[in-house]
Amino acid sequence: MATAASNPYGLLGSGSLAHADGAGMQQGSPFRNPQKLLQSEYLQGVPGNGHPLGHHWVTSLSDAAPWPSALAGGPLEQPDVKPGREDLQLGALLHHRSPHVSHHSPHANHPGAWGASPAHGGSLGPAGQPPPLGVYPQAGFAVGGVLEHGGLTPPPAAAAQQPPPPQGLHPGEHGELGGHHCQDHSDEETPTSDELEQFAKQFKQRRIKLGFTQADVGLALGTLYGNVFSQTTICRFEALQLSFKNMCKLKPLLNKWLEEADSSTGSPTSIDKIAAQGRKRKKRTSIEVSVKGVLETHFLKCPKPAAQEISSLADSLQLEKEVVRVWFCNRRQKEKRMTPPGEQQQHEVYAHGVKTDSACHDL
DNA sequence: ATGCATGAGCG
DNA sequence: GCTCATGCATA
Repeated sequence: MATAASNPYGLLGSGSLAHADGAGMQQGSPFRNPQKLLQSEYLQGVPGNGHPLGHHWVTSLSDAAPWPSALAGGPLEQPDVKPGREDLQLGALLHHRSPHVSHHSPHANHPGAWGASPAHGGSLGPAGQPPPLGVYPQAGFAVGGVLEHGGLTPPPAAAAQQPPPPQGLHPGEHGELGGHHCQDHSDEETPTSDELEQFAKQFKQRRIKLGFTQADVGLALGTLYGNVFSQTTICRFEALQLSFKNMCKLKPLLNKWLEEADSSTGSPTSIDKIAAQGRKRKKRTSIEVSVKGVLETHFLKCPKPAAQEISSLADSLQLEKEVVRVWFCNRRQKEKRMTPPGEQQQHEVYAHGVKTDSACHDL
């Protein structure tokens, strides 16, 4: 057929690569922020023990994740660049893209997703921050009670703040009264959320100006650096809809691409389409709005229902259990993303009720 | 741009 | 089982 649009799994291989070396370890507790993961990566490279940094802005968190903002170690993950392919960079870079370079819209963007506005002083105060963030579920959760619900940990109170992402923790905030370090490099070290946001914005504009589509970029990355990404991922990157860690991982790649792209404007093009075969994927289930509403309601009450609850829910909604389970997983993931869907504007955001992480039962 | 899905790694 | 990264398929 003419659908030259689906060739999935062949590329998956490369995609997985990123995984392999990028996301080694992840979960530990349901609430570690994405940032924490970053730390994990650091740990990997720190044989001995890990606390590469000794600078905790957060008093004494048990193991608060120090934000990378200024961390420096920088072993940021390196995409495995395969030597040998660097030759084709130029060619690969310029695929054939649509010649329609329209205007770029400098429209605003998201207001405050994560680190958008640093001007304040604390990250998120468990009680004192009605942040306009309007967008930070994560923080709400973490602080809400998930972290320390019990009583075993004498919560350092504010310390509870997991490093909310990038929200506002700039390195310069805590201990940096007079001297601040320069963490402004946009291409090395762990970027701050603010930098990421800016980069994403800039990236998008340039990409558009150069006439590339998100898909073009994704493909180019694969050709150039060995890691193919889909339009979806590029899109999410631009929209800051990835986890902080993920953003950090992709940034260098995209940055390189950007450099190549605008330094070689007007070069030859070489198209290389890789075709893959297919494997079958479950047909996407379309959940009715009304049903979604029900799920939403449940999610608010209990974002992490037990298997049995999922079952009964699925049963009452007449959905497969797996579908419901996945729905919750995706829902949780969405909540974790920095740019929550919906209100990106300053809204009144209250933390969700305090709920014990594993104690939601309401049936 | 986003919803539902897959799969790897961890517990 | 979950989280997390990622993407096909779709609105």
